[in-house]
Amino acid sequence: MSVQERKQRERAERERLIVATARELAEQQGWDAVTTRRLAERIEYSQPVLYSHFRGKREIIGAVALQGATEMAVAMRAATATADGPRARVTALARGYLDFAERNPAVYDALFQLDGGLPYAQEDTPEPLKDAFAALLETLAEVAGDGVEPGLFTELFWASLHGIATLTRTRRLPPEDTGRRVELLVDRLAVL
Amino acid sequence: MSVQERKQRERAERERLIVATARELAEQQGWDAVTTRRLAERIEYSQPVLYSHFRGKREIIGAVALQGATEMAVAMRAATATADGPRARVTALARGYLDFAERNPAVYDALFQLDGGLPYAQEDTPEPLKDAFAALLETLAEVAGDGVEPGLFTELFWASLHGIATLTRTRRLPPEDTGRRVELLVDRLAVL
DNA sequence: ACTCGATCCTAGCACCGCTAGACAATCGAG
DNA sequence: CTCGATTGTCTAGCGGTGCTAGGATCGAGT
Repeated sequence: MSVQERKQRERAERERLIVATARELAEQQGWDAVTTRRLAERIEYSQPVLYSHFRGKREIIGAVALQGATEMAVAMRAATATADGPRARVTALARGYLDFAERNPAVYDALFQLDGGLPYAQEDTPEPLKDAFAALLETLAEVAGDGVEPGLFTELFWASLHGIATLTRTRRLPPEDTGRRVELLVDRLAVL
Repeated sequence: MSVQERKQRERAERERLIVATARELAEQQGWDAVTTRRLAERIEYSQPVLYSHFRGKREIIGAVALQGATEMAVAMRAATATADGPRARVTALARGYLDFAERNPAVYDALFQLDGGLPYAQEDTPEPLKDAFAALLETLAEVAGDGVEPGLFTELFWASLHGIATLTRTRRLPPEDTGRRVELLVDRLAVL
């Protein structure tokens, strides 16, 4: 049994290596540079090995997305933890979200831009994704306003942040005004 | 001279054919299906002909985007034209925007999701793009609120719509609540 | 009528995601 | 301890991608 266990451990280790390497490569040179060949070379195995762990490139993106969702939830909870009062919390949340998106563009893409084959907004949505949404909801629920479903409010707030994040990164919005946009967003959307 | 003029006319005609065909193909089967080979086959020329009109695939996407921007501006102005009062106008604008995005996903992608090599939010931004933004601004300026730059407000409103449009289409937001999200967005963002 | 430049196509490059099939290493049964 | 079966990995290759070099063809101007 011990031999099999060791092999399983090594296999799991290699899978982590694949995901970490894919993420690293994507963060360094963009997802376009993450080809199965390059990835295989970096982990020092042949291409088919990738396919013994994942069905294809899409699933690798999905794995990076799940990892990123967990981290994003942590980042957002950390951002709001020290803030005093609803308004400060919401502002910190928004800044934390955009900060994460800016600092981890490849992970953000895996999560919200690319197709990682993951189901969103369903019962069978993976726990990390649900939890990241929950992290948003925890802070936003208290400013949703009377008679407004916290879930719906959170979706809208999230969509706005997503729009800012993506349009800014693709240079469709000038980056220098992001701070003022966030202020305005919080001022208007949140009921304080 | 007349011969050269005819040739120029035919060349321009062929360029329109390329753009129209690319758009059609993208709208039917997605941008991934728009390969230079397939496109060349559909217009009944060889691949290199495409490169005598455009530097590459990116520029073709850009051409579709410009065409789409003009249409989008028209669609938004049409949507707001018949609405009475600021609130109705803003709601109609938001609905018109999301409608256009849903009905022309490939064009929308060319405009706001893919890289068409176009400069946005700069002095040398192509006129159709500026005009599409202007169409948004025309309606939104009157509800920006006191002391808030109309441009900044428009950017934020646009980003929110963009987030809703993209997250909904990639099934990260359930589509059935779009109407309520738009209502909430207008209620909160616009100063009526 | 002939030259010469513009126009277009064939063929091919390097790369992509993905997989079949050969091969080696390891395991379990006799 | 041997030997067949299983597992794991690799090489090689398929059909596709965006893009381009170089040769053939055609037609306009002399």
